Amino acid sequence: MSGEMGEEGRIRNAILIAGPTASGKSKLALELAEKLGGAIVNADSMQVYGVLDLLTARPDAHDLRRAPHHLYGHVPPGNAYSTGAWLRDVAQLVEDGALAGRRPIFVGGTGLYFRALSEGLSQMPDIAPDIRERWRGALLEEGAPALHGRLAQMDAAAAARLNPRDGQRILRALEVYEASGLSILAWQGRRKAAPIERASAKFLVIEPDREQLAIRIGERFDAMLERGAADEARALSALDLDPALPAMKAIGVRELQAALAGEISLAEAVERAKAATRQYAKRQSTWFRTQSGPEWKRLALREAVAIPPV
RNA sequence: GCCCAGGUAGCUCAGUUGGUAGAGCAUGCGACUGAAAAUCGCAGUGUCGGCGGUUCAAUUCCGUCCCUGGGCA
Repeated sequence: MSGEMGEEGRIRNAILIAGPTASGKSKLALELAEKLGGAIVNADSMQVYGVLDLLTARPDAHDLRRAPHHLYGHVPPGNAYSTGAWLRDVAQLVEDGALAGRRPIFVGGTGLYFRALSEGLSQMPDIAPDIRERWRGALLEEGAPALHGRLAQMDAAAAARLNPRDGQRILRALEVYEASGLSILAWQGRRKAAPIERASAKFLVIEPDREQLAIRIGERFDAMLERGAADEARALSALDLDPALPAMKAIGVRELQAALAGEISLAEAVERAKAATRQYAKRQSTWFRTQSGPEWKRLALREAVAIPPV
């Protein structure tokens, strides 16, 4: 029965493994998958994109052979993926029976994906591409405070909750309002059912010591470079994508591209990429510490965990 | 050895017509409902190169020494 939908259509006996980047999540997932007969499902917003094998520290060919892996690198970097799209992909996996007979192990570093998985995501209207593009253009031209002012005219309650400089959230509120005529707050009030059955799930979050993690981050980036991360950045450049696309924002991409273009030295690029990774890890740690509930079991770096088979 | 330009926050630098200083980045803390490796908020930091002098007061002016670049020999 493990990995199959419960009576209410929820994923049962799931194992969720969260934690900051470079904390050894993937390794833990693999060990558990081998021990328990698991199927690993990616819960990381960047590891979904193709091309970025090294820069997103995606499991390599050897790892992929040790257990079934899903939702890794399945999105072309020219596409803009989203939390909602990921949730639909998870549902599709279940529908296709990809997890049947296996313990589902969700692993990744994107807190919002775990929230969507365990608490559900509010239903939201589809946004027509032209609406989205128009507001994005407006943000670039007018700046966030101006759009915040326009949102205040249309949806004062939503505007009041947003910082006037938080362009991305202002944009979201604007497009939802225009597409549906309803405040984003109204949509957010309607919570969908969570895809997983919480009662049978195990929640694990790795909380490494920050200094130790910083060392691991540095070493890992050096290793990525040795294996050809710069070539990956070059390959992404060759696709000539819109720099605003999510895949272009993967840590290390912009830095290495700047080095390849001769704008900064490689050493400078490496330093910036490592710093950006440390900052990202801090944001992740804060999220997991403050946004996840008591059901999450907190693990130190490299702490062994025992999960009974189902 | 001489000349010139510098030595101010972890880094790059601004500044103070003399009243003990500030940006960006880094760092620390936080927020987070379909771009979340995103987006955004808050915060701290300094013997202003050393030692003397002038002055009520020197990081600022003067002297000297040290250090770093560049030039001349």
